Amino acid sequence: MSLRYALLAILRVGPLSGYDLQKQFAQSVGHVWYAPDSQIYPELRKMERDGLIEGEEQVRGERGVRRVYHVTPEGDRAFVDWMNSPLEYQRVRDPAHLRAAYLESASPDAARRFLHDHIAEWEGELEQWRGELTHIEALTNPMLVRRLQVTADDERERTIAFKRFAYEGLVERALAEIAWARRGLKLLDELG
Amino acid sequence: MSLRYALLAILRVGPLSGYDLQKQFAQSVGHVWYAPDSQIYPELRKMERDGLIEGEEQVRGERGVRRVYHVTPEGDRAFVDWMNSPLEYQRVRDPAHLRAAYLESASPDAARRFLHDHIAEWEGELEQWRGELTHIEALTNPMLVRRLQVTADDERERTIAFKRFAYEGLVERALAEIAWARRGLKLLDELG
DNA sequence: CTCATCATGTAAGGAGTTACATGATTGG
DNA sequence: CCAATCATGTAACTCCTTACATGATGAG
Repeated sequence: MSLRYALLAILRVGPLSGYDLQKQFAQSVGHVWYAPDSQIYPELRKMERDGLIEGEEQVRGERGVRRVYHVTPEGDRAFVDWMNSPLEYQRVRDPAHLRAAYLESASPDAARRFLHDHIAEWEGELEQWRGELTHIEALTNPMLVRRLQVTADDERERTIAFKRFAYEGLVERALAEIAWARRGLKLLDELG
Repeated sequence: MSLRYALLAILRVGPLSGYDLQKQFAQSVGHVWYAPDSQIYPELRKMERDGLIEGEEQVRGERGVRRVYHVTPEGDRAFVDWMNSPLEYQRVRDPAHLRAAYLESASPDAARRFLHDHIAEWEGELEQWRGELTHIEALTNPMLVRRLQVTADDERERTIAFKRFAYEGLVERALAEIAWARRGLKLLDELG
């Protein structure tokens, strides 16, 4: 159910079409909550049906149309309510650590490949999250800038501080995963 | 698709009924891959249909029956193939960091509660994982002991080493999450 | 005899994945 | 005029969740 709140988080800054939303999404919340367009468009329709957002058809060129969505007061309330309610944690389902626990069943080569892939995977995430962190600190993230424009002065510091806090946590996690996999490679060397 | 490999990992040690499997599961692989019985029983049926395991009906008392499953050679091969193939990573979907990034929209109280809950959540996991780690090192984990009984001497060290490696990683992750949330609480204090 | 535990599920629904489908507009 | 990108989806499928359902056996 977090997808709709991720979408609301973006739409609360200002109205967007599904297409623009999806682009913004990929460059902001998408770093913590992935969603493909095939999920975003239907979810927007559902949210409209539930009264959280409203879409207006806009003409574009001769025959083109696009739906521009804005958050309704109910949608705004729903977002704040969600923010103030306890978070539902997902059950652990960790394929990498599952595999790591049985790595003796893999060939030494495959074990090595697995750990290298793990490093590559998290280095990819790390790059994303570090990039975001840089944009947050330099105020060059377009979403954040738009957001700060609609934020009262005394709230700006908080807004930035929490974003930095969130992404710092992600960066640390990526670094920890990489360090862990490197230790695994060392372990493989030791075990021969 | 990892569930079936998690189940195979346990069944490879020796035949088990769905019920026993489910119990063992909760105390071993369940720490990295959660699955309720309502998912385990049907998955076992599917795995049987796919020829990875075979179930034998055993009588129990007067009218009671239970199906005891064992891994077929195909099942064994499937497990090893999976272990040797690249792991499919799931897309990031992290409700906690999503919320953290927008914590300025929560009331200060709710923000505090969120971080306290986060700490409690990960302390719960930490306890589980640390417990497992202790059982691994003291060789008091029943699954591991049974596993070592069917493992060649020269493979025992590897078997234990990888389990320790996996759970150490999980413990570190839990500690990092807790440390992160504590820093969040400090940040809240500073922001007033 | 009764309660804990053994034993095995089904049913309905939500969330997410992958692949496919279609057409409009704008810049070069 | 042609390619990039704008724009919005559907369809089929798997996986997971939640809640419910049912009955047998063994220990005290």
